[in-house]
Amino acid sequence: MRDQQTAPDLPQTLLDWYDAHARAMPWRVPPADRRAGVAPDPYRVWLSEVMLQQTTVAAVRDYFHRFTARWPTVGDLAAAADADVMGEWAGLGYYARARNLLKCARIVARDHGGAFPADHAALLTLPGIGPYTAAAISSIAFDLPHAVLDGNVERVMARLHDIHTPLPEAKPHLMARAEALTPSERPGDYAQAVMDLGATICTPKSPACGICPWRDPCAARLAGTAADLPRKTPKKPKPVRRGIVYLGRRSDGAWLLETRPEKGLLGGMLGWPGTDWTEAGPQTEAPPHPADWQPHAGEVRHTFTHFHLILSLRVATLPEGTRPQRGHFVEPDEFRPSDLPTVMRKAFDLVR
DNA sequence: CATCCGTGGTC
DNA sequence: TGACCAAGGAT
Repeated sequence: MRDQQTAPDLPQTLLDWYDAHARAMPWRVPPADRRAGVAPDPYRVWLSEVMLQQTTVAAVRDYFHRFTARWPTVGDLAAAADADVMGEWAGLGYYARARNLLKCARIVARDHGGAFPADHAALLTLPGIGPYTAAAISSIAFDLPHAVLDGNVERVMARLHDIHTPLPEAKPHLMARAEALTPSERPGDYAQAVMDLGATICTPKSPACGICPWRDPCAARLAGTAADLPRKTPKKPKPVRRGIVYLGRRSDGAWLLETRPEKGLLGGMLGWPGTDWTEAGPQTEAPPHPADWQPHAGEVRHTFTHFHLILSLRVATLPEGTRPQRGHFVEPDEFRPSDLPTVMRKAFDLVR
């Protein structure tokens, strides 16, 4: 027992809070189990972190269960067919993540004996693993003292130190603060604790400062600026683009779809053939095959990261034996609407 | 450093 | 209802 009580340091205060409040997640080893010696599975840590990039825990949960049930190890995933992985990822967004996920799994299986390297620099070289994810795997899976800097930590650091410099300019400064706080003891639990704090207490709007474990040392709370931080440089407005998609159905029920190019929007995903999507709108029709294409009442409205989209629809029935000029037919028993990215699924839902 | 890249929930 | 926001990475 200490004979003189001193104020606990910040990391320890947060770890104590995490021991009592860590939320259960399918990919997480609870702090009690972890302290008892249970090690996380690096494959599950990696998979969850890639899925969680710019994506909420609620959205990821079911996808994580389906992926780990279907591909229990990185070797299983490495051996999967591209179309199966893209289809399983459909709806989660940012499809470059799925392409890089597969590339990464195959590199780990082929060059690393099926084991993720316990090395931050080596992780950084893998596809789809950037500064955040390399630090997350290093700390959470291997308990190496690397600082994670995601949107949560940026917000927590900006408030804790009352930093008013706007993002992204403030990012290096926030990273330096995050690194200075990262402890050598339990860095994995600490990393998850800071992110939990940002997700549940130090939230973007109406932060729950009253129950925050860092309430006393928080400079922004003292200054009354917490809810206004972090500052961000304003974003550009989103233009509206328009296009046409063609939903062709063969008389036996097969749908005419195409696999989109690897690079660019919805890269590698299944979709309806159509025109380019431009602000000027389509100047001419672009059917994938000659047919009696009929306009469909109603339009698809969808918002991507950097533009709004309004899609007009055309529908037609194609005779059996059609050799499409563009795309390929997907047999009725092989067609799963859930394999489509959301904008394409919206078009299907409107027409079926 | 700026741009591109999805989606669903929230207020 | 529309803008913001989420455990970012690649180019």
